[in-house]
Amino acid sequence: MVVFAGQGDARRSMELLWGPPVVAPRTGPGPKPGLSVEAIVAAAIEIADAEGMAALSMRSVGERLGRTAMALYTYVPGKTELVDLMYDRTLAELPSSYPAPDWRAAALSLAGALWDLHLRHPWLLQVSPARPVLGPGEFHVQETLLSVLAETGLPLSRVRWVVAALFNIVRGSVQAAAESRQAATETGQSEEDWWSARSALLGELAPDLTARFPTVARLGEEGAFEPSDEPYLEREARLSFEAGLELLLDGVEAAIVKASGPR
Amino acid sequence: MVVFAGQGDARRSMELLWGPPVVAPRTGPGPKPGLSVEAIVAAAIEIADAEGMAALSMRSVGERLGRTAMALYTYVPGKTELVDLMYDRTLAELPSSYPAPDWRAAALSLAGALWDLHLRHPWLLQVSPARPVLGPGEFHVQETLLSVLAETGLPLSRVRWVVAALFNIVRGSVQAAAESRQAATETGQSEEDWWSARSALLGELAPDLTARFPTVARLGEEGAFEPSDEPYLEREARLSFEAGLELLLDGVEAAIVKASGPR
DNA sequence: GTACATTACTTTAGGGTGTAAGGAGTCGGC
DNA sequence: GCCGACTCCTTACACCCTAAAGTAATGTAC
Repeated sequence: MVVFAGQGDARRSMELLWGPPVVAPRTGPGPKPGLSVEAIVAAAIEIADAEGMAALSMRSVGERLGRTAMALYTYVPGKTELVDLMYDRTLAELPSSYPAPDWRAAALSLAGALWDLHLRHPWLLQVSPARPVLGPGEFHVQETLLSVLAETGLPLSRVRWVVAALFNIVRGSVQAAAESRQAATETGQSEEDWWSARSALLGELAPDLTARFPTVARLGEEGAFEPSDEPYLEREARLSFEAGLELLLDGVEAAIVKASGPR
Repeated sequence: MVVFAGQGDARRSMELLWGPPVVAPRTGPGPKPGLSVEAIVAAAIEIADAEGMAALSMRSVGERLGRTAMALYTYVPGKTELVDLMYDRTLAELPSSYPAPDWRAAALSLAGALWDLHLRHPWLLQVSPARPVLGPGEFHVQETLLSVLAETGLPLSRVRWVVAALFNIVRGSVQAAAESRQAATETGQSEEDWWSARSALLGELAPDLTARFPTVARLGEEGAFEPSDEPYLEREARLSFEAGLELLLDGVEAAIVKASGPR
């Protein structure tokens, strides 16, 4: 279900995101509203956090609030808009200040916060960041990322690309960690079991693996499978995050040196 | 619908991915199979390419092949497995050789090919890369990425992180481009119209925008909105891709210098 | 104090989805 | 010629989003 908001809904959508201009306490005939947009969004986020995006339906949200699914349509135009609201409200959780001795430490700390945010709300990764929601939360994240990385002294027109790359690296690497957790809690099967079963199958069904993919095989022999308390895939994801980030920041440093002239 | 393959299906799933050990021409009673796994996967890919992942249903695939939805279940255990097959078969499209004067040129060319692949099959981005499918296509991509970047001379245990970061940057940036295309073809509304409508709404509903998000606002004033033939968001995405990649590769170069000792 | 407009919420219904169960029809081997 | 295996279909169920219409509650106006 990929829906692109049409012209007509755009206004309503934006009003919900940015809140009513005045919080008028609604006077007039009719029963008092028993729900609110915020309550609905909060309930939806709770469901998605606890049971994943697959369990999020208008019915499940309504049920959690003691209503039917259709009751929600009084407050929210449809599920698409509800998800947009969930996304934007959640992004607003990101702290905005990252005091640190230098830009690099601040960037690391910010990236870590972004990572944590996504692990807390793994369903964020299933909401596409490409269709811009243009809500306050999204602006807040952009503002924070931009202002922290503006400390590099690079022109803003270049900082924006750094921001984009950092965002992509965080999202990409945290995805593995998030799904690893979800899979573990949902299937109950330990990751080690899963992995050993799979590699047994691989060895049986694709005996020429090392010949066809020598470099992958070499990597498998070399470094992998050191025991650790942390779940394997999750550790893998975290390491990938840290290493990718360091590489990127090294690239930024190189750009700074190049920009300030070859001394 | 996020389903994690259980223990029982794992074998069947892997057999489909890696193909039958022998391509026995099936002797025995019963009608000749009118379909095949490959035909089903191909039809599914065509639908996803043309109409997006939302249009992909067992019914639609069956219809394209002149069958009902249930007929597919003779060949494929379920939709989850079908999507896994689509994903893996599509990844196998990636060319495997990238002759170039140096590793950097090869990496750029490879990343470009990966970008093109995703743009040709935008639904790839809706298939999570976190749950490893462990099919030949996935191994092929890993092998190609690893072997191209092994040219840097860095130890394989570090190259793997470069691979991961590069993959994330490509996927993250191509997502915007892909959705921009899809939105344009689906809604018929030009991107400019969409954008101007939205910014009008923004100005009306959030008049304090520049005060609340000064850095974003400064960026908006500075560089944006240069006219171009290419659609705005798509160009944006491509630039973000190229810039992010350059940053990353600069980081890799720095790592090489550091590893080879400070001369 | 009563009629009415307005609103919250429910029920009903329609068109989608994935897939379990069981019934045709078709073919190879005996 | 028939049996058993196999493909494919019909039916059915449980879920999904949401349009439309009905019901109950509330405040305002006369």
